[in-house]
Amino acid sequence: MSKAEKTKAFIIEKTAPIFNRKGYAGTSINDMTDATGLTKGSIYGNFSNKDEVALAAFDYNLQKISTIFATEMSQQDTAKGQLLVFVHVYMNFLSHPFPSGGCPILNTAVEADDTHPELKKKVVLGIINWKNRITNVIEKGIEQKEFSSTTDPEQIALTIIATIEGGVMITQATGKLNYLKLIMKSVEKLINGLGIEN
Amino acid sequence: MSKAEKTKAFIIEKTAPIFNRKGYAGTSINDMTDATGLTKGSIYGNFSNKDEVALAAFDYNLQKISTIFATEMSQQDTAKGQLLVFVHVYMNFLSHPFPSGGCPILNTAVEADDTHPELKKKVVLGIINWKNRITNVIEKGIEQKEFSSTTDPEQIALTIIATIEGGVMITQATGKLNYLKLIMKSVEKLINGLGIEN
DNA sequence: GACAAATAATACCGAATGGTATAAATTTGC
DNA sequence: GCAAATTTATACCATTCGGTATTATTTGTC
Repeated sequence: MSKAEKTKAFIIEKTAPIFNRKGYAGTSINDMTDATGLTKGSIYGNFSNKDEVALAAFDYNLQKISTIFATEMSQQDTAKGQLLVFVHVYMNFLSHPFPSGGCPILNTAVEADDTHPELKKKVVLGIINWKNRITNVIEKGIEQKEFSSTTDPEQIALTIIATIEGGVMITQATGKLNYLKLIMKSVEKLINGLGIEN
Repeated sequence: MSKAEKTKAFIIEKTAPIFNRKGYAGTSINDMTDATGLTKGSIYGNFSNKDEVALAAFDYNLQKISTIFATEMSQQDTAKGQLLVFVHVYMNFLSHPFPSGGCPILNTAVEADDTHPELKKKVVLGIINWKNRITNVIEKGIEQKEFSSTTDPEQIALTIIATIEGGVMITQATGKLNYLKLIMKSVEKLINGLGIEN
């Protein structure tokens, strides 16, 4: 890894939490120099503009949570177990290396949908990928008679994501961790209700 | 209503959609003069700073959706009917006078939680009030034997809000109205599952 | 260790930001 | 209808914004 590549990675690593917390419009070049200790010239030597940093920072934040879920899910062998990973991770997400500022998909979706087409594109991709991954797990569960065949995989996948994201928003705003726990209990019940016996 | 009061209301009415779409940090005084056709002097003659307009705009946006739900819920006499109002309103929210840019609670919560304490306070109040209103409906439903006594009112209330807000976020980002419909179907099922027969 | 190439720091740019003092125009009460 | 008070427009302020050209420093290579 060359010096430039290291610096580039360093800039992303240091600014990603700020973009996630303060948003794209709310983060200034000054914030970036403060966070990195570097000067404007050095940042613009590695990125052509603020947009490029913001996009890279989003990728970095998204990857961070994707890795958490991929790791946890790989340790489960049932479809139900894999779905419940989301419940358990968010139930005590403080003990996971979550990006500061909450879910980057949520944060970026809300800001970028009306203002930043490139970021929006990345967010949409993130949502669709997430949805497809859950859908695949559910379809596998149906095939293996773990889940009822009347289950609509896409509907359940979207509902799980929506409930999680809404729960994160509520908890982030109110500061009540218990709210997220209550909400995740409902997701748990939803997942348990997919069983063949229902 | 004096001239100043009228102008003040006019400014709020015209800028509220912009704050909801572009956020607090993303909305400039220039955006406000463009939207109103007024000059800076006239805006600062009626408000002491941008913050004051932003706070008033949030109140305006929140009131707008609160009115929608209050009106629709008053036409229902069962607890279940009142809860289902949320499902039906969001299922075809295009036919309701929703603030442009989506749910102000969602938008403002995500931006303000790390950046704007006053706005954040208003958002939290909005969420808590919403939660309490739903909780009251559910408690009434339990008293009247409409819902099972094993129902946890707060948990269900939080879950309904979370799922709705997450659904709005997903639909707003992806542009797929059908996603929101699928998600609201799940909320409908959740509400129907509260029945005493379960 | 000399030297070219890559990287970082400095100093600056025009434009846009939020905000204000003052002057002009308009309402208001009588 | 007119003066006083309120409301709006103009012109300006310092600061910050994103971005760039230039200079200084550090790298890697031989």
